[in-house]
Amino acid sequence: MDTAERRDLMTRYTEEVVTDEELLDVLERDSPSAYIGYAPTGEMHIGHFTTIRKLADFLRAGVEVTVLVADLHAHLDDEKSPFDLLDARTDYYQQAIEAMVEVAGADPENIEFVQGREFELDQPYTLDLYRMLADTTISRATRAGSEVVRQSDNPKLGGLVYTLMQSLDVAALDADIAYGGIDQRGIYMLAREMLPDYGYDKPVCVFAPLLSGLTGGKMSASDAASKVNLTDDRETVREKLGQAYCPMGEVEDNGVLEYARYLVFPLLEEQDEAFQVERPEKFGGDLVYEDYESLEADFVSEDLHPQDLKNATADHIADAVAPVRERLLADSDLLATAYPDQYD
RNA sequence: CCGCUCUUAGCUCAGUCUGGCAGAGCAGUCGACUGUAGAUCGACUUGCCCCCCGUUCAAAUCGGGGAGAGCGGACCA
Repeated sequence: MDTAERRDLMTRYTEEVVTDEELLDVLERDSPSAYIGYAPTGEMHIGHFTTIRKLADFLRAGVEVTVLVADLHAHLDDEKSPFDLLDARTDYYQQAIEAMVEVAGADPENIEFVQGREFELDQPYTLDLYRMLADTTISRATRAGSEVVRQSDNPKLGGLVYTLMQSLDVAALDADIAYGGIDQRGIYMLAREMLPDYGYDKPVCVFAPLLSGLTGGKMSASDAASKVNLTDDRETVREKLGQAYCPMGEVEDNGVLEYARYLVFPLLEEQDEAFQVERPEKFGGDLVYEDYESLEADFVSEDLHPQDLKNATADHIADAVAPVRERLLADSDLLATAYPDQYD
C-alpha cells in the first residue's frame, strides 16, 4: 500500500480530517501512531462499535493503535461513574472493545490498552496540567468540552479539567493522530492550539460521524430504544429496529440506514460478503446489495421498503453483535461488578 | 462560621401564603391509520410530595429537628 492508499483506508467512513496534508505527512514517518480514548461510563453500544471498527482500518494502514480507557475522565464528567467502580468499568470497556475489534477482523493483541490513571497522575503530565489550568480561561475550556462533557446549571470543575487532561493525553501517549467521534472536535482543536505552547506536536485529527438514534434525532445514552446494546439478543435487536424511525425514501436522521452504512457494510466488506435482504414474494422477492450506495439508491427511489430494510439490517447487526454479546455474558461477574445497579 | 432559597410523576415544574381526594406539560404504554417507524387521532398509566418528630378531626401545605443541593455574606492581622 502506498501512502495515498493508506490515507484512503484510514479516512473512509469518516466525517472530517484535520488536516489531510498533515495526515499524509504523518503516514510517511517510521511508525505513525493513533489513539482513541473512551471514558468508561455507561454500557457500550452500537455507536461505539462503528468508531471501534475503524481501528481495524488503522491497523491495516500500518498505524500503531492505542486505546485509552480514561477512567479518571469517567469520574470527572459529573461523576458519571462512581469512583470505586472505575476499575471494574475499565475492565469491562477493555473486554468489550477487544471483542468488537475482533469482529472487525483485527487482532486485539495489536492494540495497546492504557488506563488513564497509569500515567495521568505522574509527572510531567501533572505539571503540564497545572500550567494549563493557569493558562486557560473557564469559557475556553467550557466551549471546548461543550459537546462532550455533561452540561448542567451548576457545572463542576471536573468537567473543565477533563478537557485539559484530554488534550494532554494526546501528548502523553505520544500519538500522532487523535481519533474520535466528531463530538470530540472542540477538545482536539484546543489540543492543537495549546500543545505547541508546552513543547508538544499538535495532533492530526480524524473524526468519525455520530450516528442518528433509532428514535429519530441523536442517539441518546438515556434512551434505551434509541440504540442497540452490545448485550441485546437477536430478538431485541429486531424489536428495536422494528420500532425505529425510518420514513420511506428519506435518508436524513435515518438511524437504520446509518447503521447499515457505517457498521454493516464495512463489516460485510471485510468478510467479502453482500448485504442480503429477505423479502416476501408478493413484494418482489429477495434482494442483494454489494455496496451501500446501491442500497441507498433503492431506498430513496422507494424500491426498498423500510420494513424490509429494517428486517435485513436487524439480522446483520445481530450477527455482528452476537460474538461481543457472548463474550461479555460469558464472564458472569464482568457486567455485574461494573454495573451493580443494573445487574444484581 | 453566618444568612437566605430550593427538594412533589421518568423529566421540567404548578400546588404550600389561607391545612380538606396528588396536579399540568413533556415522556411512556395501548389501540386506529399506514406493508415499518414517525406524524395525527382516541384511550390509559405514572408518586416514600427528601427524612424524622410534633400540632390538628385532617398535613405536600403549619411548627421543631435533620439531610442533600444552590446562592450570598463574613473572615482575610
